[in-house]
Amino acid sequence: MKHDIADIKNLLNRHDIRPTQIRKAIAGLLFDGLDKHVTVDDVIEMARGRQIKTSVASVYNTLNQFAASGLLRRVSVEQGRAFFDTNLSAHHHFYFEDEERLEDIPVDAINIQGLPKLPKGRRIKSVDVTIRI
Amino acid sequence: MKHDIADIKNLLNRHDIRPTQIRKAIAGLLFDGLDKHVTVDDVIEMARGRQIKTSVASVYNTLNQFAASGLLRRVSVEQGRAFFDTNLSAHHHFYFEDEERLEDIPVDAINIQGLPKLPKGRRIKSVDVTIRI
DNA sequence: TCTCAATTTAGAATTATTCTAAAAGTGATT
DNA sequence: AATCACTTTTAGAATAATTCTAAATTGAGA
Ligand SMILES: [Mn+2]
Ligand SMILES: [Mn+2]
Ligand SMILES: [Zn+2]
Ligand SMILES: [Zn+2]
Repeated sequence: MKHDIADIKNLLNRHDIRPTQIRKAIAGLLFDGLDKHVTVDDVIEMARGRQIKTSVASVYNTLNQFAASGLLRRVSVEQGRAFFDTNLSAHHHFYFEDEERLEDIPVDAINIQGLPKLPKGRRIKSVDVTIRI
Repeated sequence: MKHDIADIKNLLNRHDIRPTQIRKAIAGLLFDGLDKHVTVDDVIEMARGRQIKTSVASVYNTLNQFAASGLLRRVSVEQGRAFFDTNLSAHHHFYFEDEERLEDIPVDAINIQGLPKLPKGRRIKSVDVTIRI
């Protein structure tokens, strides 16, 4: 639980993100120690709920910056909306299709024994296992 | 290679899809025996290239119908566009991020040893492994 | 406090997709 | 072949997620 403002500022500084108002506010919503999978709309609603005044464009800007800086992981599990994942450690996902919701699967709950040889000149950026249920 | 028109009509009939003009035309483009991952735009371009006159809406309709009938598998690997996969057998994917392109990985090239226990009342719809490279 | 680049914002623009409703096609029946 | 009921196709409008633009605001350092 990194709840205090000092920790949030520190987190942003460590990632070379200037700790501005809405960045601190959104970081405070997201990085409370609990793993989350949020959409842009989720964040807008969370911000409204806590009287944080911001704009749609700023939420997009901020989530995209956080993802680019490695504070969030973007998860593409369906064509429409993007999910942003606060859990940065290696893990996999259940996707509840009817609820349009992700849930983490610990990395050691799935044992991948062998990986295929890669095309020439390529390196693995990620190995994502999605179990649709 | 199921190239002749009789086979295409047969395929559509077996899946309870009326073999109309554009359905036969699009099926002819897609089901030539080679595995493909196509976007709607790909199909529109392919159709243009073979002088098949159709509309954007019809390509969407047809690909969605084919996917609903089990003739195609929809693959969601990034937020923007959907891919439609003509390979219906169990397999996984390399995703070439810079080229925005999918490539099949044979199912037995990845050995998944254990799966986590499912949430109550849920059944697995699919297990998708995507290796981003 | 002043300055100026970075940030935030409202609204326009873009992109993928779906919807609407009218025209065209299909298959069965006379 | 003509009719009929229904399905499909289509152009264009509508929707939804996201990005862009350009102007206003902020804030870190001088
Ligand atoms: Mn939501
Ligand atoms: Mn393409
Ligand atoms: Zn996760
Ligand atoms: Zn495939």
